[in-house]
Parts: sequence; structure tokens; C-alpha cells
Amino acid sequence: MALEHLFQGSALNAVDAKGRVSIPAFLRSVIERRGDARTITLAKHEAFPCLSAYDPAYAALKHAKLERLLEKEETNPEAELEYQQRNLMAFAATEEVPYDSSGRIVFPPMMRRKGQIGDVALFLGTGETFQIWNPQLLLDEARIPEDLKDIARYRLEERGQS
Amino acid sequence: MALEHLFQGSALNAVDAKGRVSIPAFLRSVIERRGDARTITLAKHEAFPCLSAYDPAYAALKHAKLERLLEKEETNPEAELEYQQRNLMAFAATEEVPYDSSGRIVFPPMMRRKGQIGDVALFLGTGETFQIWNPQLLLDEARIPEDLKDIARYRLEERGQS
DNA sequence: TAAAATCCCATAAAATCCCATTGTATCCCG
DNA sequence: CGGGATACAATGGGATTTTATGGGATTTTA
Repeated sequence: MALEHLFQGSALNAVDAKGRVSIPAFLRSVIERRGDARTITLAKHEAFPCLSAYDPAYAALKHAKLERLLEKEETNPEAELEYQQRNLMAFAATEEVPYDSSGRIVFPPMMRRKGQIGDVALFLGTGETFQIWNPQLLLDEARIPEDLKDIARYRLEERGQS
Repeated sequence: MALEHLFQGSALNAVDAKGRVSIPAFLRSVIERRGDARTITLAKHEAFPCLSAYDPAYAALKHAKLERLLEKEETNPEAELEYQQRNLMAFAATEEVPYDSSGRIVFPPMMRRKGQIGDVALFLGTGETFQIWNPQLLLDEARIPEDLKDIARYRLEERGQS
């Protein structure tokens, strides 16, 4: 089982005084082709100082996978604990936010802080999910390929001179 | 068989002098999309020092699952006993409470004690069900992932400084 | 009839909706 | 093919509604 439509591309959008951000239209179109919802789920990324984001279709897939894992090892008490922990991380440590008719979400303050997002947000498609970065943190991150940083620099420039 | 709408997110709400608590709106909306009831069922969590909570739709699902398990092993007397025990826990050891038009329940005193809930309650969505914690007990619990404790700390801070 | 449970109203803060503007990409038609 | 006209994306700001919560009044129950 895999998702047919994949997130790709990049964009740099403003976060306004109310904490609102436009989700780039090219990401929204993927969400709406995958399902009929108009919401995204936000989580702290496990490895990078950024946020991970995805749509309900991906969330359902992830949940089903967890369930199947549990049923396979249902008698093992250790597996039971790990299931509880993963479930908490997958659901309690995430926030689902709807986007409005103009394609904006309001950033939940907790997620905004966890992702250290300031007044601009860099969106990066990564296939099944996408990421939201403070562009400066991406430029400072040693594990990010230089070519990707070039893209971030381009987006910053593009915005700066307009 | 799976539930379409899942509980997710976190919130820290006050328990007032009368024992009333607001069920966070984002949890209520899931309950009302799953069915047309406006009640939640409370139980002591099997593994953690907190309460487990869910809606009538989930209770029905759980009951059906138990029934199927029994039928599969109908000849096994041990299975029969286990079924009786689980059934007792699922129904006798729980309390169903309605929430009012403003989204509040009054905490049944027994459950409040079993969950050791003081004057604040931390709500954590976990997919099919959600949990209600005394936030301090969550911070003290070794089996809870640190990232989730960070969220609890954030919710406490958010409330404390306002 | 006293205690307890329930209902009802009030309010401040926060979240949401609605409308307006601008810039850019796209379309269309002579 | 030029040049408007159109559509859509991103963004700002004000108005409205919901949410979380407190407190009093009223009803139930023992």
C-alpha cells in the first residue's frame, strides 16, 4: 500500500502577526487529490530541527501500520508498551489544523516553537510528507546537502528583493 | 473495521471546585463525528497511572471485538474466564458521563481518585481513545517518552504564565 | 430540609470567518 | 502576437463566533 500522489517542490511563505501561513498551492493540491480533507497534521521532526507535516490519508496509513504491528505480537508485553509509546507520539505529540478557503492555517503556538519558526516558513516536499523549516536553521544544518541550501538561498533572495 | 476519525492533540484544562472540566473542543468534534452522542466513558488505564477515555462508538467496537474473540475459542474454558474478566473491566469498571452544552463533564469522584487528577487535567489524544493525566504524574513516569514530557511542560508553562 | 447534583447565565480570551488588496500567471480574442 | 481581461495565489485587517471557565439559581435526592 502506497500513496499515489507525492509532495514535491519548495516555497517560502510569510507567517503573519496572527500566526497565519499559506500552505503552498502545489502541496494543497496533493492533499486534496489524496483525499477530500482540508487539514494537515504537524509534528516535530525526529531528526532535524524542523516540523514534519502530512495529510489525513498518510496519518491513517501510519495508524493502520501500527495496529498491524501490535496484532502480530499481541502476547508480548514489551511490544504492548512500545505500542503505547508510539501511539502517544503519533497522536498526542501532533496537532491537526484545518486550512481555510484561502489555503491558510494558523500555526499552533506549540508547534511554531518546536519548529523554531519565525516570520517566514520554508516548505519542502519530501514525497509522502513535507517539511516546514525556519530557513536559517536549514542553512545552519550540517547534514543538509549544499544543493538544497542553494534552493533555500534562492527562495530567500527571491523574497528579499521583492 | 476501524474508526474513521481519530483523537489527536493535547490540552491542559482546569478542574474547578465543583469538579467540572471542559473536554477540549478538538476531542469533542471527533466524538460527534463518530456518532451523535455527547458522552464519554472513563476507565482506569491498564498500564499507566492515568485515565483512559472514549466515546460510545469505540465502546461498541470494543465489545464486538471481545465477542469475536470469544466465539473463536468457544470450547476453551480458559478463554471463557478471560472473557468474563475483560467484560467486567470493560463495563463494570467504567463510568459514562455526559458533557453539557458548553462541553463540560463533572468528574465522577471515583474516577478522579483513580486517575489522581488534581486541579488540572492533561488530555492526550491517542487515536481510537484519549487519556487524561495528572500532568505531574506524567512527568514522573519513566515509561513516557521525553518528547511527550516536553509537550506536558509546554502546556504547564503556557497556563502558568498567563 | 440539607446536601448534592443540575441547569442557566455571564465573560474574557482565543479562534474563526469574511472581505479587501496585490501581484502574478493564464487565458482569450481580435 | 499583443494587450487587456481573468483567475488564482498569498497576504492584511476587522468583525464575529467559540471556547474555557466562573458563579449563582434551581431542582433533585436522600
